[in-house]
Amino acid sequence: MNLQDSLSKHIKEAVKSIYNVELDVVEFQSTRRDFAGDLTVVVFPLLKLLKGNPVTIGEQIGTYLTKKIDDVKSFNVVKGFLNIEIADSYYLNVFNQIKEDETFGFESPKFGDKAIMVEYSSPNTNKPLHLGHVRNNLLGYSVAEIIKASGKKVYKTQIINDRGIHICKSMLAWQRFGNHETPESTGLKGDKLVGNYYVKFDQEYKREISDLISRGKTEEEAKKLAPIILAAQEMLQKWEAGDLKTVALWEKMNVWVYEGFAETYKNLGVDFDKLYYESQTYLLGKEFVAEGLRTGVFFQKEDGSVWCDLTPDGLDEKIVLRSDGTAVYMTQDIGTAIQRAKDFPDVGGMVYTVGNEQEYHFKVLFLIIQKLGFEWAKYLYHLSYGMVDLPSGKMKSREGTVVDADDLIEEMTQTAEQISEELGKLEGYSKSEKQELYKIIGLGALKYYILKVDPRKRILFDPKDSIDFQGNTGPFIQYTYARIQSILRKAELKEDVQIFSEYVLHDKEKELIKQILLFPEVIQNAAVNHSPALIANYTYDLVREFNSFYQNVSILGADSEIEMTLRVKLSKVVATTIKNSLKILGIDVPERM
RNA sequence: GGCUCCAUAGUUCAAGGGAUAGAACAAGAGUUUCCUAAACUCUAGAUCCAGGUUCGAGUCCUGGUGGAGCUACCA
Repeated sequence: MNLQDSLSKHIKEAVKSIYNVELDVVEFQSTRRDFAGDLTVVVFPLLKLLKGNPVTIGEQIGTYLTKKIDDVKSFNVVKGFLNIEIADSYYLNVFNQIKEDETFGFESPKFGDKAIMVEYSSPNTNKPLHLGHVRNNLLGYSVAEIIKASGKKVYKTQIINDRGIHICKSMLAWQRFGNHETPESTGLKGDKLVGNYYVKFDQEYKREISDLISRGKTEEEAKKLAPIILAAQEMLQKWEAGDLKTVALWEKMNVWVYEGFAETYKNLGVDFDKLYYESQTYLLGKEFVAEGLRTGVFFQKEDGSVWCDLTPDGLDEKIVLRSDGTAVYMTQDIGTAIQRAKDFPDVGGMVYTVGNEQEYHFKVLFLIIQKLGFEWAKYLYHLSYGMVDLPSGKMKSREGTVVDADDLIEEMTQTAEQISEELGKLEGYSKSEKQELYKIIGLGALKYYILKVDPRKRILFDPKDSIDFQGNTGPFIQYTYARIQSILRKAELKEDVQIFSEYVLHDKEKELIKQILLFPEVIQNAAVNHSPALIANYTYDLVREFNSFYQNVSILGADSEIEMTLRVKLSKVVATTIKNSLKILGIDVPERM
């Protein structure tokens, strides 16, 4: 039984014996730094059940605990706060247990047999990935890893939006203006090449529109009548009809794009267990609409379109099938979700990493799936995140005002190099070793910068000065890890000294142990809240704690053998925790920097 | 118009209804015979406004103000 459970049990006993009242739960929080003690019980909530003065109650419980539990050294009551001080021997014992555990806190025992499917990325295939995708990828990947660490099986997936008018636009522009360029002939990444033609399409489209307007059409008419958009629509129809030439072109260009994406994913360090393609799923869902129509979940209007009435749930009516019988976005999403549940029978919940502009869509989707009677519908979650803004305003891919993912990664790597060079670190390393390190640092900065922010909030991303290598940043944390590695290289520990029960902990040592012991709970919290930011910020706290420890106490030159052993081991556990923590954020850690 | 989200030091971020709202950057002042100074220590600085619920509100509720998003037989 762990200490909190034991405390909780005894507090209940105390209250039972003194007041004859049964308590359901007792909640603890760690004691604020400026007060003596380790764990705090807030007495105020108990006042509803027990009549009396909070200070007296606190003192009675405290006295009882001190008598019954050896690990409780003493207590104090400030106003309604019962601060419990835990004996050093308790921390030393726990530390002894975890000090060789490479996965402490980050590998919960598996519970339940239900897996979670996490969808993220899901790009369109007509243009390269940009900064918005980067946030999506980092969040999705990290949340998947967090859920995994919390003890659940996870499938990472994405649906690649490989069909539709957008890719036809690129295809058409390539046919018209492309002179049969290929990634090989141009040296461009495939997704970049295809993206360029998407921009070219839009330029041509705009030119035709203004042309038509100058000849007397309204803007609305012009948008519909421009020859190039008509051609794109025709191409889409050909694709849907299975026209061989069109499909061949589509396949050729998609392959280019996939190769480009693969490179970006590799650089970002994200991966997937299962891919879905919209071209294979866009027809799904209709059968469930038909089914829902029979069971009364949906209704049909006179023109033949099918709707779901969500007004009883405070939402609107939502279309699920067009009057011509074709599917809409919602239809596909219903079909795809159900397909996934079929493909992976152990999946008991799904997480969709999609921008917050689609909140309404997912609210409706989840509600409809619930109405269709799937029991896993309760465990659908929209991991919604805010936009990434630039100082110059909103990103628009058509206008080319985006930050390209590959360029960004490259830029970050170069910034890392520049700063490292200025500091004159890394003398005597080979060029490739240095390059590797710059990438770890640059990407660490980027990933940490994005993940430390609450997903719901918008990020204002200034590529120039928003990335800092000091303070609450990835490189700061990486640096701390590297320094600990240096200690470990230099430490010459004799035999493992299995002490420690007589040892009196230094304040800084105790704080560090307390920080480390928090992590199992942090992981569980982060998994429940789908929040990498929680982990990032706790890790940063640990690092600051360590840095202060490092500067203020001597490690290798400690006063006694036992002190040094403890401090070196403690450093090692901190390093392990940092490494595990960054790992689930998708951030690598350098041995030296 | 309706609905949803956001608002905390000059700036970027924290704070499971709990104690004196934490950090970092920027500003100012210190610390290198010693384990990596990309560090540490100290100083100054904030909850958009008005009500309410509560022993206790940055957090919950109501109403404002400001910003963003959604409100398609597009995806």
